[in-house]
Amino acid sequence: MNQTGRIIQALERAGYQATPNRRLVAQLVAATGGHFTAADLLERGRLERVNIGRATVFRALDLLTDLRVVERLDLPSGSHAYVVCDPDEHHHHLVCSSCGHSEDVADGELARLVDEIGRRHGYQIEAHRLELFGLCPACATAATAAAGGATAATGEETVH
Amino acid sequence: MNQTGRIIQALERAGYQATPNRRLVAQLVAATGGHFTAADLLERGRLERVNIGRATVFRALDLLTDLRVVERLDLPSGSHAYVVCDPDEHHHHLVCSSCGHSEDVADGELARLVDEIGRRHGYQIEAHRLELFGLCPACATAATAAAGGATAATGEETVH
DNA sequence: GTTCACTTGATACTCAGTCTCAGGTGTGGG
DNA sequence: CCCACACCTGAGACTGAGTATCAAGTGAAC
Ligand SMILES: [Zn+2]
Ligand SMILES: [Zn+2]
Ligand SMILES: [Zn+2]
Ligand SMILES: [Zn+2]
Repeated sequence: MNQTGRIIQALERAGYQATPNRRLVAQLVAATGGHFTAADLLERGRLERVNIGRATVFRALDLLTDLRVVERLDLPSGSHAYVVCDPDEHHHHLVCSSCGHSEDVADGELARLVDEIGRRHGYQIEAHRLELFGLCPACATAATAAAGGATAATGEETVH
Repeated sequence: MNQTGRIIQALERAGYQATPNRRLVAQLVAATGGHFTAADLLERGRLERVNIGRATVFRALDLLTDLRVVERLDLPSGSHAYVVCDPDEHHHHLVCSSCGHSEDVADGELARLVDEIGRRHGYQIEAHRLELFGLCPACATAATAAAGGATAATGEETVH
């Protein structure tokens, strides 16, 4: 099943109607490469000439967030964005600071580390969030190529 | 040196004037137990009958953030808050979800873990953020006592 | 004391997100 | 099939955080 389908299924399983609007949001969400905002979805909807209210998009994203089908990130800039993710397993996100692409990262040893920190400080830890930012392989390659071109090659790809 | 002094010193070392307004913000920040917002500071300033503009508080907090004397958190609720912290060493924050008290947590093994994740995914990691939420020892004790009182004791502290 | 860069406050503005409420829609029971 | 009712939706008002602007204030340095 494709991602759109998985999102819709999650809605139905939780007892929500899979209305045309919500299907549309699911589709828009599934079509994003990386992180996105409510405004992004609205804009893309507008481009495709579909009519959907702002409040409806926010409501759908709230639902999907509750269902853990999307998650809200806090970017280094301080602004918020959503990413689509796997609802079935606790994990964190690795986000490309250039293209916005995001991938899930297994919690792995972090759980143990978090536990230990809680014990050491006497805190009863309820939740944690880990966010990682950096260049994805594609963007890193592109950046290296650009830098190399500017300093060692003909420079034909750099502004003069 | 007290915390207010340390904050002011950080400003001066970075070449900023330690104006009365900035000293006031330093004082208000240092006086907070846990996390706070710009609005909190403004409100407390107002109560103490000092006059300071909203924009000035935001500007001062931006400065202090740049100097790493305070850090912006993203609370589980999605809203932002600031915490005062140690500018000299990379670390993360452990925040009480009941009283808002916050403490610094050494990065420790996390750096290694982050490294490994980067390598595994082929990302060139530039930044990471870890935030931990839970009950501080005091609040955990209080919560336990309250629960015990409601179920096992006279119940004189619970609403009837 | 004059000067000039830095700082400030008032105010207008933007933008994300929420609220409200009247109207629409889908679903399940009869 | 149709009704009733819960659910869903859109428009638009509203909130609150943060930013932008700009004229006026202030402080350090010569
Ligand atoms: Zn990328
Ligand atoms: Zn985790
Ligand atoms: Zn506490
Ligand atoms: Zn770290």
